[in-house]
Amino acid sequence: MPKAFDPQAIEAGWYARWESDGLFIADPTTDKTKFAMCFPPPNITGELHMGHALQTAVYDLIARYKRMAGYEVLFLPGYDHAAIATQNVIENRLAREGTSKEELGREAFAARVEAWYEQVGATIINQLRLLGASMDWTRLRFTMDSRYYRSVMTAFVAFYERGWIYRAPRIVNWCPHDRSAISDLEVEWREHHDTLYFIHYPVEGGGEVTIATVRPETMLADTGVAVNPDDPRYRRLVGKTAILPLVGRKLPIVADDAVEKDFGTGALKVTPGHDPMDYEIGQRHGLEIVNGMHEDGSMNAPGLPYDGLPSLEARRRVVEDLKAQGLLVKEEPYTHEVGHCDRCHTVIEPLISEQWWLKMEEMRDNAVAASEAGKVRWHPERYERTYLDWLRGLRDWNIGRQLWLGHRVPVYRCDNGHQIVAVDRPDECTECGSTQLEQDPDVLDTWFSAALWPFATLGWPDETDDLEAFYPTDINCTAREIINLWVSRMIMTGLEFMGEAPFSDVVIHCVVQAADGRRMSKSLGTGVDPRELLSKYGADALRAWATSVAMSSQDVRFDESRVEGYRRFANKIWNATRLVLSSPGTPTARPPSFLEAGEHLEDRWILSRLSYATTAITSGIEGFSFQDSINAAYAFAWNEFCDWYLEAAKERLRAGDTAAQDVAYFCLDNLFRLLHPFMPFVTEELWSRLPGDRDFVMRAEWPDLNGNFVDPGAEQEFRLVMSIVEEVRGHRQAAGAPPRGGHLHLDHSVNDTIAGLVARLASVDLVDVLDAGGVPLAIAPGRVSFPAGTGDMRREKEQRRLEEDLARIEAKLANPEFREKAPPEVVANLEARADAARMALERLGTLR
RNA sequence: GGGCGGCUAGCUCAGUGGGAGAGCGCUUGCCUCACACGCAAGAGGUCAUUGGUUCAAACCCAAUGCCGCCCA
Repeated sequence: MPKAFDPQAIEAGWYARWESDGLFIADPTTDKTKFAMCFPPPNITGELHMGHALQTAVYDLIARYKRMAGYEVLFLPGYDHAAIATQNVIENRLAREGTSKEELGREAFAARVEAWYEQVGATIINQLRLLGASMDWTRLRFTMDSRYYRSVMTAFVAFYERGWIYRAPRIVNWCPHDRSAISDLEVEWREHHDTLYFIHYPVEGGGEVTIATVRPETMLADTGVAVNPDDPRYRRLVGKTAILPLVGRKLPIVADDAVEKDFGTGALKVTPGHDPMDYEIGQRHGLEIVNGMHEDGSMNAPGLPYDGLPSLEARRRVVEDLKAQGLLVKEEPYTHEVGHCDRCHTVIEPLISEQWWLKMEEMRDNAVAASEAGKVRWHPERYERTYLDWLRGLRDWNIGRQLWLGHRVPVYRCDNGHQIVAVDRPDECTECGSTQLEQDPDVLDTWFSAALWPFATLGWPDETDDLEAFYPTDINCTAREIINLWVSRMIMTGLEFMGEAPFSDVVIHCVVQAADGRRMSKSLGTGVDPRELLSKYGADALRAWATSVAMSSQDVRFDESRVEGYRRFANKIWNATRLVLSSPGTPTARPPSFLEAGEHLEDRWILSRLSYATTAITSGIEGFSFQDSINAAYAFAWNEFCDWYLEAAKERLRAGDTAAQDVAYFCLDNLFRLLHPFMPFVTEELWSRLPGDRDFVMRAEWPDLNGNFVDPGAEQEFRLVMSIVEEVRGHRQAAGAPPRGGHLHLDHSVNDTIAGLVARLASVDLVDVLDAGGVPLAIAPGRVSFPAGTGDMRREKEQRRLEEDLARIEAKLANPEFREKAPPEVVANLEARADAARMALERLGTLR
């Protein structure tokens, strides 16, 4: 067995063996209880990042744990076409090649997209494998594969037949770069430093009204002026008509509650074609709608010199012309939030556009009710409110996108103007038989297809075995920014089409930030490539770190040294195993329940600790606080098993003592099972090296010791051993004495077992009588001496610490209110501590 | 503008009312036949600030400051 653990040497081999033995494949026909998770499909935009690594580690730990705990587990992988994001990535590539999708045409562009899918899809799958994800690759799904496509079409038609899908013009968030509408959730707000312009609008019959705006160029599409009805400054103007400068259009002056009196001048230019609030005001007062902008973001002002100008250029010209006419009153610096496309970062323009809408009312109400009825549990709980607040304010969903990539809307029109909505493309018009059919050019919002993920992946709308066996699934784990985009929509469609919420538990993991607290992002240069970490530290270390931080209450800054720490941990258990395996003889590796209990204190102690660790690790996973599990496993393995048990039992192991071997192997066997979900590779490797006939730890049973080895007496005695050893070592160090040697005298009240263990672990010789010059121990009646000195420095310090401690405790105990009101066990505990401190001081011979 | 989270050791983070913790880093001593990816011993903290509740507050409440996120 090599001296150091080398992740690279074993990872690929084990993954291949798990896979070839079919360990990832779920069987829908077994009698076992089913447990299913559909992995959130990564966007097919490129490489996986740290967020994916963390998410995968969490999912996979749950999958592996549940398998070991006896469930039939389906862990279904896939990836998402991410229409707008992928189109942007491919378009950027085309731009670098000096071409564009328009130049290529739809067909050639589609071919590029196909090639991209193949290449990036393979990359994603490969990276998930490197992480050790135990996914059922036989069920791999892609949102654009033909079966999934059909599910999406079926859902569209079903909604349409319910009368929930309609087409209507509305103000939408328009991305001039993508030339598509996007949803509110895809708009990213950023602070802009702009100018607030104050402009005179002349009023018919004399006078003027001054409005304030940061977008003067949009005045070309103004169709009214609005003031607050309670604003005395403007009361006399209501009902009159203003004249739009530069254009000459007549603008009714209306009174509307929506106008803020305190903003600007209190008079608002109303541009119903370019602002959602103005649109509402326009609707209420019957104002005309002028669409002032083309789809590319340039101005639409027929007959005017600004027509076709980009908006910033138009703004410059408009401001210039207003100045020339003396209508520009003043300019002020102004800071406000401006929406950008979260994919291409272009400034979003509100635009009147005809779009496909999905009515959300009924689905929204059902989703709220399901959550309130506890059908979906959130971890941490507070995220339920995030979800409910968003749902309650939910309006109809714009499901159409004007992209070249995605699921085409299944709506066809014949040359006689009839409209057909069908899952499969019809050959002829159902009304007039015409064969001249044209499909609607829009595609569906990516989240429309993603919303169907938990059942479309299982075969819906077909009634498949998988759907029957594995729906509803159990857990969905994601980052909080996805709650509204995806989780809520899955819940809504799941309830609608399947009659049940798609999962019972939603787990929200934290976000990994760069070490300096900034967002991890490739463009900022702050990203960390998980593959680099995999090659430096191994998948187990990366996973252990990821699971240890995943449920942090706030986002975590990436700290590479912690990943490195888990690599050391892997090396530590590797070497512990090496030590135990070097024990001579033919180990029986039988469970130590057959041991004559009590023969060896260290055996009883470590089994008791193992029992506690097992409970802690299990309840950590069950309670979604994975850091508790990994911490418990780490502390048991390193600080108890390696640091104390192996040191105490080393000589017995070297001598081939079968009881020690049984205990050591039992601890390792259980430890590897308990750690397997967190560190699958190293545990599989080490487990396979243990004696006995072994299959895979991956399908070993999850440990449940039922508290069988819990032994408070052994714990107490061994704790005393550790304390005395630590005190002796402390004195040794303070005395500057060599690492071994020295004399220890312990009073006869300390039993021989304890004394023997202490002598061995502290490397001192027990003596019946100690020559002068020794120092008394505080923790037990005894004295220790070293050839090189006495360690009195330490004794003084220890004394000071005890005295301070005792003084603090006595002060509390002296308070009659404390004795009266505090629970008796708290009082008793403090009294015991005071006694212990007094006794220790007495042993030091310094009790005052 | 509304909401949420955070502020604990030099760094990254645990800690849900009664003895301040881990990993890394730092200091000192050790290549002790599992491991120097190691062993041992240490140093290091008015738990953001102020006020309140309580016999008792890192923890509960209120306010303030700073950092971050979500939504409008």
